[in-house]
Amino acid sequence: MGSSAREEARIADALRKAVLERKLAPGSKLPEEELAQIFRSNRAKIRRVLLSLSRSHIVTLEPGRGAFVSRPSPQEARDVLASRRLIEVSLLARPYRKLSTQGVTRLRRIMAQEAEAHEKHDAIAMIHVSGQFHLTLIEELGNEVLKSITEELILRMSLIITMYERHNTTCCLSSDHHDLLDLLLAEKYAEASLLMARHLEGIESCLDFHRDPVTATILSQILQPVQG
Amino acid sequence: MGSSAREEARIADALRKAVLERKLAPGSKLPEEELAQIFRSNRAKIRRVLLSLSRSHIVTLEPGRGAFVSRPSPQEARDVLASRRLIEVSLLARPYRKLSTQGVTRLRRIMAQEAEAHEKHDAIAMIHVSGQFHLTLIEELGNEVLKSITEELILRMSLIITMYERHNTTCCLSSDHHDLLDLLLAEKYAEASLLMARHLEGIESCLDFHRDPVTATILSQILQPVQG
DNA sequence: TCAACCATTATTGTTCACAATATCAAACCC
DNA sequence: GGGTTTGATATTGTGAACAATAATGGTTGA
Repeated sequence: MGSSAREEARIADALRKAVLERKLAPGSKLPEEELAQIFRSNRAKIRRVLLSLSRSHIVTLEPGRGAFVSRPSPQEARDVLASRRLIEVSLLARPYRKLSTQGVTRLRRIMAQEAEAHEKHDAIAMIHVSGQFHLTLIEELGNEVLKSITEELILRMSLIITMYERHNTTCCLSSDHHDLLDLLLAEKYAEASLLMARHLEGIESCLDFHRDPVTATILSQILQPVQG
Repeated sequence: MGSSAREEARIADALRKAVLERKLAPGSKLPEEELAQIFRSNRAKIRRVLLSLSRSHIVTLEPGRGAFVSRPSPQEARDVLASRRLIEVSLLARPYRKLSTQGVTRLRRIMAQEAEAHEKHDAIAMIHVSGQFHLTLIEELGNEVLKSITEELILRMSLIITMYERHNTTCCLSSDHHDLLDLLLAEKYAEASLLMARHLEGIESCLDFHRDPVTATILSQILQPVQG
């Protein structure tokens, strides 16, 4: 049964996906037994997955009480934001290498998907695809380690946005991505870096840390459609 | 038994410490039963610790074969190095805030310990204290998230240095730390950033990725003195 | 009516035994 | 003699039962 790692990865991915898509609200309880049923698995595996996710700050384990979707504090939120800005802005200012032609192709394809999602008003797809754009950029200009670090930060940002997003605002400007690619192709890195800074600041300005923290904890029934 | 988390933290710290001090060579096998005996614990807890450490790339879990101290590839090594450089150099160039007076105090104290360790030719203390200097700097000028990211990168670098260190070289120049603090106090961030870049490049230049990879895997008996 | 207390229930934490798998060594065949 | 197979041994993986703990709801008393 060497596929157990595969099964755990599947469960972890499903949970991560649910967080990314903001289906799992911060604070939601994640009962082991219930998750085991949902994923047709057993408690032991669920337990490993939860431990794993807790190491990436997606889940918080409270001894004796169980696992909960993390509720990042305003301070943690600011730190995650700032860290992501540091990494992405600095990398664009002095990328490790130029964009490869295949990289450009991948970025263009992602941008096309972005346009399509925008067209259909598919907010969930927008989130996914927008994240993919940033990650591909880092992978192209940076390296795997930075990519996995940023991957985690993006996931944490998803929780942050769910908790602190100001009402009646849209956070992601896909037009920026277009301009970003143009600047990179022209090798205008200083300008690209500046645009990225503004882009991420734009997200930050959508947050309100004084918001009423009554983010209702959604029952994990939400998860059932994720995995039959 | 709410102290189980505490016990696991203790074990994980001991293992991390052993890696940091280069007592545990990359590739060493970490048998669950043996670790359980060494730490007067049981397999279940050891297992959790190993899973946890594997998430921070210190340990590699091979399904069906067990846990091993990770052997970072040359590519991974380069990526870790580059990532750390990106974070620390960029942060010094544009720190989030100025050094606090207590921060300066802490840094000076660390530097004193560094001098002392240098005096005594205590290589292990040097490693610890040097790491503490960098982490404190990040904590002061940056934030907690960046600190924990860097903490992990430093640990990975410990493995990298063990594997790829060129013979007959010393990797860490503590004199740089002194100059660094002076520049920061003078708020000459551009110069401080440059010095940090050179400092980290200095470490990199001590590495030889073509070295014979015969890093012997030390038996984990090494660990016994760590925890009676 | 409210608060504190206690019993009940549900959930998490731990342990153990067993199954599956890999490792090692000796025997075997080519 | 070298390489392969096969069996014995050790280690990891899995599942289930049990213990410990926290949440729940109802009762009692002021």
